[in-house]
Amino acid sequence: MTDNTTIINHNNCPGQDILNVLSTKWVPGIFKVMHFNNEPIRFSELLKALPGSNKQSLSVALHLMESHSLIEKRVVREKPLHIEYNISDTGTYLLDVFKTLSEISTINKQKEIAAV
Amino acid sequence: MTDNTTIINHNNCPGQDILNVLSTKWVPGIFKVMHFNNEPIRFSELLKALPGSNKQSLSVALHLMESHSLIEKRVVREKPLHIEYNISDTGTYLLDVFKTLSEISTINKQKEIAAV
DNA sequence: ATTGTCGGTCATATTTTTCTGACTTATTGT
DNA sequence: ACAATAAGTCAGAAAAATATGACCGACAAT
Repeated sequence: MTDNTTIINHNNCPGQDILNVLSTKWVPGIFKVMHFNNEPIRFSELLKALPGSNKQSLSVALHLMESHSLIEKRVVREKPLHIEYNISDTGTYLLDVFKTLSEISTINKQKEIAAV
Repeated sequence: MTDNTTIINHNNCPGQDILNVLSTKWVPGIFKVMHFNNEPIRFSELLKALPGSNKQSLSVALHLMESHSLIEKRVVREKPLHIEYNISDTGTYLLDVFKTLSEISTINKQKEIAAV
């Protein structure tokens, strides 16, 4: 089995591993969809919710997120057997990161406006 | 077929631009070196401080960081004419992000240990 | 028994990012 | 004058990330 959940840490920074996960394509999008969805979501729903995405990349992204405990995967052995994903407590913690990042982009935009 | 789960597609992430900068190779390393250096640093010093890096990639990284106001570039017209790079106020703000990210990785490591 | 859906995997292609090595311009030291 | 250093740029090569399309196993419905 090929291990696609290992990304090389080039800078020896403690936060680098999570940063690499966050910067994987579709991960912020998955995060956002899950956050606003507010309930467990299924693979096919994510696929539909993220136009332009594809199974393979979503699969890689979800495995990465899961292996870093940012989301939880649950096999629901019920009526229609299916699989649910949701944001973990650790993942919820990341909302602060997104918040800070968007604050920075707001600061930068204000500076651009002031410069004109 | 019954699509009762309404998923709002907020694909436009406000923090994405900065996230892309942060996830550029060598950017976290540059950040780290600058942070611990505590004084303006020069291109050639960064190159030495980041083994495995190269001029081209550092140049790209620095331009990205500068264009997003994370660092400041200054041409020093003195004795030996040279160029200095500094973390900006905005850049300093990012330290919180790294802090949060490293906290998450600490949480994950503790979970791994607990699982053994 | 066949068809269809869900949640994927696999091999391969394409795209994007990063690296290498040659070259440049300006200044400084001998 | 000549070589050396600093701070890069440029084109092309190599590596890494992402996408495509075929396929698969479990289950459900016709």
